[in-house]
Amino acid sequence: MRIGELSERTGIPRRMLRYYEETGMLVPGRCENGYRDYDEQSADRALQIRGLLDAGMPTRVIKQVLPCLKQPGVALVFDATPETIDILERERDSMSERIETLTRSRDAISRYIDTIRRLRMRRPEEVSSRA
Amino acid sequence: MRIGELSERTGIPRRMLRYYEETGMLVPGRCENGYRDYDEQSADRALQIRGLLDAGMPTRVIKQVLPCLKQPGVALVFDATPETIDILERERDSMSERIETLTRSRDAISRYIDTIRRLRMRRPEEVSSRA
DNA sequence: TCCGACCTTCACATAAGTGTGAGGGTCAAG
DNA sequence: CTTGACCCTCACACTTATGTGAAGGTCGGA
Repeated sequence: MRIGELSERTGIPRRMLRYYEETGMLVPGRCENGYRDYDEQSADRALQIRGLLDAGMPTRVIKQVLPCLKQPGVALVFDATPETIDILERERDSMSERIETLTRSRDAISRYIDTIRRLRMRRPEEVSSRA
Repeated sequence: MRIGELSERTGIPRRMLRYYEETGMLVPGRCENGYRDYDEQSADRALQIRGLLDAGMPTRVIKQVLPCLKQPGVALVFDATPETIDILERERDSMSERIETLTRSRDAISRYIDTIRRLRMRRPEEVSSRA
């Protein structure tokens, strides 16, 4: 498929898809006329990239990490040098930290929202109620 | 405590602590002579900010979200307009998405590492073993 | 008193991710 | 053959989070 369709399917702007190619994260094939030609998997892959970027992971790291994420057929293990494994382990750990931080904060927000909700139900007159 | 001590305790550069103030995320008191004066809680708060920034949350949002995170005494509920709650809910949901994406990716990386490890143990001769 | 280790503000610089648009090619449908 | 909807590359601009350094104030100890 061409870039426009992928963009529509994923909601990711064309500009960004080109950027993903520029950084080597998602490199499509090319048609005769020079148009980018994305395969079916590209949609998943693009969304994965989007999610990781949103989670603060830099493109450089995403490029390192992406090969692990296309699970079907781990035939690509051959290029795993000890350093690569080190990098992956460090990245896994830093991701765990992020997950913990995010989870703690999210849960705190949830509790906060619940508290407000409960207060509002019990003493509506004390709360701005122009909902 | 002054900025230097907070910086040492948290590992966050002075420059960034000043930036946190500039953006309203962490505003210290001031001594007579103009020096910033941070209280004890500031260390936790600064680390929280750091974690959320690393997780890709923009300062604008962190500022919104931080009040929920100092749990002891939810006496600050008064300034929670319906819009604020909306924002918080959206933020909570987007954090959940991030957590899911990160978790999926991290688990995939873990599996990948495990696979490599297992292969290396069983057929050491096929693997570059200059460890 | 003066030095060194702090602190201040201001400002310029950079990298990453993203927006926007110019100038131009491709191609199918009218 | 022209028009419209795609696509291309290139390039400039913006924001956010950061680094770095200049010019100068504060203050405790030799």
